[in-house]
This record gives sequence, C-alpha cells and structure tokens, in this order.
Amino acid sequence: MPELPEVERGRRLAERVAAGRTVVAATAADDRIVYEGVAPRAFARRLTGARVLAVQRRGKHLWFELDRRPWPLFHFGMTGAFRVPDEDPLPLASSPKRPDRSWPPRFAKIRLAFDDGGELAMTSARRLARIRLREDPPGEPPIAALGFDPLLDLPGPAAFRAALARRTGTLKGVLLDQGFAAGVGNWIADEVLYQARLDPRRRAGDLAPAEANRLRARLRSVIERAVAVDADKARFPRTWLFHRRWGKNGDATTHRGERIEHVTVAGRTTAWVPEVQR
DNA sequence: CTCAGTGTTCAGTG
DNA sequence: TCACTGAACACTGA
Repeated sequence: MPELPEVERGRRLAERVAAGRTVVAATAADDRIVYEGVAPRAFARRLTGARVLAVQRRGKHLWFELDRRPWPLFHFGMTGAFRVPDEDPLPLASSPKRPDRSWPPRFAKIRLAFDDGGELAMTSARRLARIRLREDPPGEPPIAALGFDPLLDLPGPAAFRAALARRTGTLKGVLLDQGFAAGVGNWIADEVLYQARLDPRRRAGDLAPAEANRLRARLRSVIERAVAVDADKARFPRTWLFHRRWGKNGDATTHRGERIEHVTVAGRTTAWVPEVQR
C-alpha cells in the first residue's frame, strides 16, 4: 500500500495503537531480505521493553521515536502495510477479493504486543519492504537523501520552479525521484500530470512558469485530498484518472470520455491522456 | 504458464 | 561527477 497517502495512513494507525505504550513482546519473522543490516532476533530484542513516544513519516519511510536508541525504520515497498487485529487492510488498486482478517496476518514480518493489550504487525507479501535500525533516522540515509515531502515541506512556487529548472529528465522521472519529491509514486505522478495537463515525457527544465506552478498546485492538492480521505480509494474524487487508469485493452477513457493511453516513461507504466496533456 | 506490478537499487552509459 | 535508463530483486495474483 505504498505511496505517501497510504504510508501516512499507516503512520496514523501505528500512532493510534503504539504511541505512549511499551512493547512487551516482539516477534520477528526469519527473513534476511526484509531485515536490512540487522538480524530479525536482534531487532526484536531492541524493541522489547521500549516505550513508543511517537510515529513519524517522511516520504514513504516511517519510524518510531522510542525512549532509547536506536529507532526502528520501516519502508513498505510495493505491498507492505501495518495491520491491527479486527481491522480490514486497505485494498490494493482494484482488488476484487474479500479482505483477509486472519491474525497474525499472512506475510507478517514483525508483530508487536503492547502493555495495554494492543497489537501491531507489519506485512510484506513480496518481500520488497525493508525494516532497519538507525540511531537518528532523519539525520541518516535513506531519509537524509530524500527531497521535500509535499505534505510536510512543499517549497513555495519560486523555489519549486527553480528546483524543476535544474532537472533535465522527464517530468515523470523527476516526480518519481525520491530525492526530488519524497513520497510520490506511480499513481500519484500520473494523477498530478493529468490534472496539471502536462505530457509526462516533457523535460522538467523546459516548463514555462505557469506550467510549473500548475504542477506544484496539483502535487499539493492531489496528495492533500488523498490524505484527507485516509488513502481510501473509494473516496477519491470521481473525476480522478486513478479510477480509470487500469481499463482493459486500450478502451479506457476518462470521466469525460477522453482516451487513456499507456506508455513506458522512466521505466514505469504510465497512464496519460494525450488529448489534454501537452 | 506467463507477466505485470502503488518500489528501490545498482551497473552501465552519456 | 552528475544524471538518466533499464535490469534485477522476489513473489503474488490475474
């Protein structure tokens, strides 16, 4: 479930069940891929007995502030999520199957039990998620290498235009670069470019000031709206490209009937509407 | 059976 | 050195 709004949803969920509580038990799956730079058992030992002060997010990264260091750092990868008992997981793109409420959830990589009886798990079906430890998460890689977070510190129009002007790659590629805008992923990039009426293959440095301003405004509004509805796809506005981008074999259209095309830009499948994006 | 995928990283290239 | 591109990673579900 992993672009900025989905990760922010995870942050809020984790804060709800973990903040102010003490970890009384940690169960780590024996997975040498998801755990990076720390053995699963060592990770579990570091958390056990620690009190969670807050849960923070930057871009697609989440971390816990504990009453002792190091702190745990989480990245959901393509399919990771935080889960709590008796609550449905956020469905992926357009998943027709019923939600899985089993506990512990399938593909759980860490399970935490708290002193008030609450529980939190992190899942990763495809093992592209990462769990790490850092002394000072915001001050070290990978978080220190991130660009601005559109929700936390979006630059003003002038600074945004200047940052764009320095880039030579395609708009799609620049938006996906976490060193430019942290938290933007494939669907957000496509949605923002569609609403800003910009061709994803355009060179970032070539935009006119008014075009760059449109890009910035939509970057903010799309993310703010998605976060406001807690990343619940069913509550995204009907006019969004999001709902229609996966239409079958080339017959997909926008809510206004314009044809949606798919091309590969910056190595990613890109849905766009040639009729409105220039 | 094949293949795409809401992501990141790294090797190769210009 | 910077910056971009494409392949690799690992595995599920369509």
